[in-house]
Amino acid sequence: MPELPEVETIARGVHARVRGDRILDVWFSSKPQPFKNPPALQAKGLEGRTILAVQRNGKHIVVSLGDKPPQPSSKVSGPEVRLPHAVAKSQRLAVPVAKASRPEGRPPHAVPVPVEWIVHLGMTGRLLVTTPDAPIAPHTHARLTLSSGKELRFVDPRRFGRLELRDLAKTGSFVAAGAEPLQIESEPFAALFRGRKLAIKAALLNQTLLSGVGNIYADESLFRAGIRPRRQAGRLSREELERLRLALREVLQNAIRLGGSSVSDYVDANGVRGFFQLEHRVYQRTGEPCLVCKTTIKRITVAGRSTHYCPHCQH
DNA sequence: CATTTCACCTGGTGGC
DNA sequence: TGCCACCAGGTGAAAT
Repeated sequence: MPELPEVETIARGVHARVRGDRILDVWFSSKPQPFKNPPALQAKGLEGRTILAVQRNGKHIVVSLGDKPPQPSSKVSGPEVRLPHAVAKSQRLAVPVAKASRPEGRPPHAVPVPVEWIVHLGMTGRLLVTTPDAPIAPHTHARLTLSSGKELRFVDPRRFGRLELRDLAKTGSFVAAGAEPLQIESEPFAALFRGRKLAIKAALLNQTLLSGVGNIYADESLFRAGIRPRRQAGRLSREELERLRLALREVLQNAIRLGGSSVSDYVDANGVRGFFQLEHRVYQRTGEPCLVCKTTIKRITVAGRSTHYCPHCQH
């Protein structure tokens, strides 16, 4: 379901509502599908931590978590760390992350954090902030009880989504493989496609080249750039590639402003639909007239995905 | 190595 | 109403 603008919208919404919250309790479903490392391990790693920030990286949601306070009820422990100190420390740490103005993209974390919880929504995943008494939607796979009384829930009918807890001492901070489409400059963008024989649409969907572009925004940016989806990536002129880069940036920025595209059931962290589907010019408009030239929009298959374009406007 | 295809899942829609 | 084929925002493993 969600591409860069939808994931950005969700990450911003979750960040605004749970930043600074402590995770008191974690419940996971017994389905193995969405868990990249064992759910018991993830639950143990999450419980007790403070949420410092929620950010998008490619199509991934990165939840940065602070240190755990010492367990009060465990065995007799040394007096090294007292609870008030630990609380004060993590709250102090939360400030620079929270205050750092974060437009789009991937700023490095302001402070090192011990673990990150990575949420990938797959095709049908949702990340929702609710009250505890909100009805549990079918296919709810995770419920995090928070100290403010809210719940953070992960719902995913098809289970293509993934949840992963990363220990930063072992793995380092999560960084998506591909370049950020909103940040990349002209020359590095052109270099991504040089010498490549695959269709430009397939290249746009390849997350190791660019991270965050999916089926909707690939089609919409190619239409706005006037480029046919089956053109060989390596044969596009420098001018065409620059048009594509700017069209892609424009379309993603506008989609973020409108809260993403709700094609069927996408909603943000508050359960609110987006509006960019009203701006789609080719995606899922097969058989309808082009909004520019009235030519009938065609549907073909590229890279195994349904692909929509205007035969007159795109060359 | 680069590229393509397919399986992974559930649910909705439209035809018969 | 039921059954079936087909479609869906993604992605990584297997095949070519």
